[in-house]
Amino acid sequence: MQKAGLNILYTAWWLKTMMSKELKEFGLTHEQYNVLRILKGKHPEQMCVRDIACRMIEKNSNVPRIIDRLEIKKMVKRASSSLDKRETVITLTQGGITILDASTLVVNRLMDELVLVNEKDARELNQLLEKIRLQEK
Amino acid sequence: MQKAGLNILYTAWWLKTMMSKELKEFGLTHEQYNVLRILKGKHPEQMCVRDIACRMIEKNSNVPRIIDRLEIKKMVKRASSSLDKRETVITLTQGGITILDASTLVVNRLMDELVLVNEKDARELNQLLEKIRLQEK
DNA sequence: GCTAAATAGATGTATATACACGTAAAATGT
DNA sequence: ACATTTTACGTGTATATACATCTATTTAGC
Repeated sequence: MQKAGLNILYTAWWLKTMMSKELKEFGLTHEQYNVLRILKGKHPEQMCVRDIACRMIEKNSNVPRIIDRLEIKKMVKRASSSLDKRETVITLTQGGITILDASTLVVNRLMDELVLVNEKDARELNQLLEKIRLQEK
Repeated sequence: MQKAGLNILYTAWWLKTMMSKELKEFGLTHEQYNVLRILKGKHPEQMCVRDIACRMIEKNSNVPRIIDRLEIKKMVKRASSSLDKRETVITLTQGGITILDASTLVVNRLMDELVLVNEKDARELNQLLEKIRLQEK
């Protein structure tokens, strides 16, 4: 059914919009928030740009430029790697962690409120979505 | 479950990317294609910008600028309404219809291939997604 | 009828997406 | 060791998103 495709697109837009509204309060965009969360996952280890990029939901995001903006806001730091001079390693700053933690509370609460449904429904939904993406070629 | 939220976002990104790849062959972006489809729905009647905007999936799309690009490619025509001089009415051109029909064939085939699953699964998926969006406030 | 408010759409700005390309460093083949 | 290829990242461009603002109308209040 075509309707299912539209439904997925529309629900995703809606989720993203709701999240962005909450994040605005913290001066973050959706994608900036994603980068911070990815960095937090490895913290206090550093990550190179490529590692961040391949963990993004939107695989074509231009990570260097998202990092530009996070750097201006002093939420992350850039340094070139000594092991491989091509790499730029990124570290969360304390300020970044503080903002991230505060915004994560709000975002998680929102997600739980929205994508509520019960455990069984969630499992079913995940199965269906994964079944669709199995078509991946 | 948070996972369900991420799953929806990721699946939507994936669907959009697959569609965009097909549309590129016709020189269309995803959103330009959406505008053409909306216009086709009323054709040969005209539509004003506002009517198009409220039918878009991504509600914050900047429709006048998407129309700018379609106009350059001569797929639509702009004219100011005589009833309400504030309104700009948009019409599909024959060229627009030709491109749209050709691309729709390809897109529909893709959608059927991807969002395959069977009728029952599709109905279930739609129900779950709509259940989520019921949270809409 | 005239002023105030609302509406339609164009336009400007910051950020993001999609993708091409450039540069420097690293890895590989011989 | 040197030339070729690959990789990591930055940068440029076109388009889109999100949102604010401007202009020209139209509508509503009085």
